[in-house]
Amino acid sequence: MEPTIKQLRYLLSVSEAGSFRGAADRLEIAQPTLTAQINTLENKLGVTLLERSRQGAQLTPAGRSFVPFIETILDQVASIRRLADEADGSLIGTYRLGVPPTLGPYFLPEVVPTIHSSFPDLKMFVRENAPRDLEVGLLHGEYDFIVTTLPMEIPNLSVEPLFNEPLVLVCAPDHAFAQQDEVQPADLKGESLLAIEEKHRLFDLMQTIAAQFSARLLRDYEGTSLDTLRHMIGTGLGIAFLPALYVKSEITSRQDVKSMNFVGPSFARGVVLAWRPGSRRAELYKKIAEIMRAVSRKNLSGHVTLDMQITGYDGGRL
Amino acid sequence: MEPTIKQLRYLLSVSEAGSFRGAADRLEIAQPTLTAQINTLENKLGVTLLERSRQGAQLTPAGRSFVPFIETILDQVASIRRLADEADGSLIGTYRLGVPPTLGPYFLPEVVPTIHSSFPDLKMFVRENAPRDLEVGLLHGEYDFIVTTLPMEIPNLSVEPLFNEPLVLVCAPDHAFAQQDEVQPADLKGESLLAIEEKHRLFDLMQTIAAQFSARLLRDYEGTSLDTLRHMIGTGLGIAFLPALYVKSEITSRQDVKSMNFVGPSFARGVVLAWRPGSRRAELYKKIAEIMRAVSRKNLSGHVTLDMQITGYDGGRL
DNA sequence: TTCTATGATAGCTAAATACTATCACATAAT
DNA sequence: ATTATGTGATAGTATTTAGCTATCATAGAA
Repeated sequence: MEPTIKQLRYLLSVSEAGSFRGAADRLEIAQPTLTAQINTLENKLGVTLLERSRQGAQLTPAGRSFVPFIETILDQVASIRRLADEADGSLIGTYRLGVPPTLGPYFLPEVVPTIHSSFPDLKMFVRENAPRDLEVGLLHGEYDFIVTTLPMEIPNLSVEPLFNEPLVLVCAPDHAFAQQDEVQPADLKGESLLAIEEKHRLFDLMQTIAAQFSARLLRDYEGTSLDTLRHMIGTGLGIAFLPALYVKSEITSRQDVKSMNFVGPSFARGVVLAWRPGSRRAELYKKIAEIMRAVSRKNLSGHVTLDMQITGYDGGRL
Repeated sequence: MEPTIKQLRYLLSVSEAGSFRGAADRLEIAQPTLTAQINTLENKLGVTLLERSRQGAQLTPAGRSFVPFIETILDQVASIRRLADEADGSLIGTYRLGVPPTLGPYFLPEVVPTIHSSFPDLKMFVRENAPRDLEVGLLHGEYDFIVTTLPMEIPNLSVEPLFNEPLVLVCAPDHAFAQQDEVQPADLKGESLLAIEEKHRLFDLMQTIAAQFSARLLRDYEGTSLDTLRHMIGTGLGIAFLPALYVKSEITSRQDVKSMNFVGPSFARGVVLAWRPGSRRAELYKKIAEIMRAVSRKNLSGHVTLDMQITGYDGGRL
């Protein structure tokens, strides 16, 4: 029992034309059709909207009250039509990208300019979250695609591999390690090892490293962010293995912390681009992943490796 | 090929419910109906609006772009519904009243308060125009009802008589007439008689008076308004017969012009309320006319007379 | 008096909207 | 591994709506 857009348009057309026949001509419908539709609209609203005479028709005072609403509706409908027309062959809408805070700020600035060059019309809205929250959010429609780390917890998402990002040993300048050219695995035994909060998947890797080399994982001093970890390292609370892109961006140029050449097995986290299997934009996301790999290969080859293959959501486990 | 309000409402409902079945339940329609309507909407716009999966559905980035427009449309539709509901049994809308500038400002202030007491919900928008333009405009829908003077030029309008408004002789204080207690018709012979612009029906009456008493109608000094006439009278350019309500309002309390007791035949213009015969508000206008007569009888009886009967658009010719 | 223009009504058809029944598929529960 | 449950989609059908033509009643113009 609500009006239709056609009925509203018909009413305004009668008002403008000054008669049913004149309006019917403009609308390219038969005059009895117009009469019927206006009558139906008046019945739906329970208000007489037009005053009819042999000289034609015009809006009643009540009818005029509806005009601003009707004009707004028709204007918004025209906007929808225009937007739909513009959408043809273009990337309409704002795409929501989720990234881990331990990676996004140190990686996206490297690749976003190239993505924008390739897709000038693409609008992205970036939001950070822990990897498992990213994956759950992707599933629930909070993101359109995400950069996340392996191993993923949500199965059956579509995945494109990006790179492996090693972890780099970092200590204070006055730490014993800092006077050495390199650090041996045996050197880690008994060392205090700092780690990020447990909700970050990176924590798992840091815990694995601590266990493997019998270092003491300090649980009372978990960093809420990589920067917080850096500050704690600098004050001599302990040492830590930090992601290579973070080290490149925030450690290398500093005096209060030092990255070390750890001579031992390499630990790295796999980084992938993921989206929902049902997404109609799979090709777009694949292309974005290609760009991310290409830029990483060109600009970040000393910091990440790109030789991994993904065969399932468990893929990439080191 | 444009969207319907129902389809737009269906789309938002799926977005909010997170699934077709959930939305169908809320909308109280069958799920296949919803699926079909969304598919039709997507075909009309040529844009994929929803991403479907077994976990449910959510808007695509493109789909999200349409949401502000759709929300505005649905909000305006709700406003139309509310306005329609409020219209039940009330005087919805703004009624446009047309009045002659030689009468409206001196008459409406007398009656509008009483009209508002009787119809608190009535909104009137008053606009001035020359009588023949008022009548043409009424026919063309520019006014809903008008106060106009006789004789009317447009036939077959619905008319309610208000009153007869005499013309009163006015001259400068230093005019010879001002020293007399009364002015005889013979005194007018050869006198310079000022008149308002020809487009006002009042001009016709002023011309008739000049002819009947052999006064000289000054055509080079036509006043564009009654106030302009008053100024010219005050500077001694000539004398004039002015409407009684104007004289009451603007002459009686002044020192620079004087109204005279003209001992001769009375000249008056008939004043009526008119509206289109097809108007659905005839009863309202009749009641307004009754109020205007009652207020005139009570407050203006020394200035206008109310004994006239209208039998046609020529009625009231004196 | 006749012609022309107005809005309204009647009867009919095509298109749109809505239904039920059922399908294919994927995930959860057993 | 099997069964149950939930998802969106399809097929066939019924109902409603929108549109048509033909014609009406009425009023004003010619």
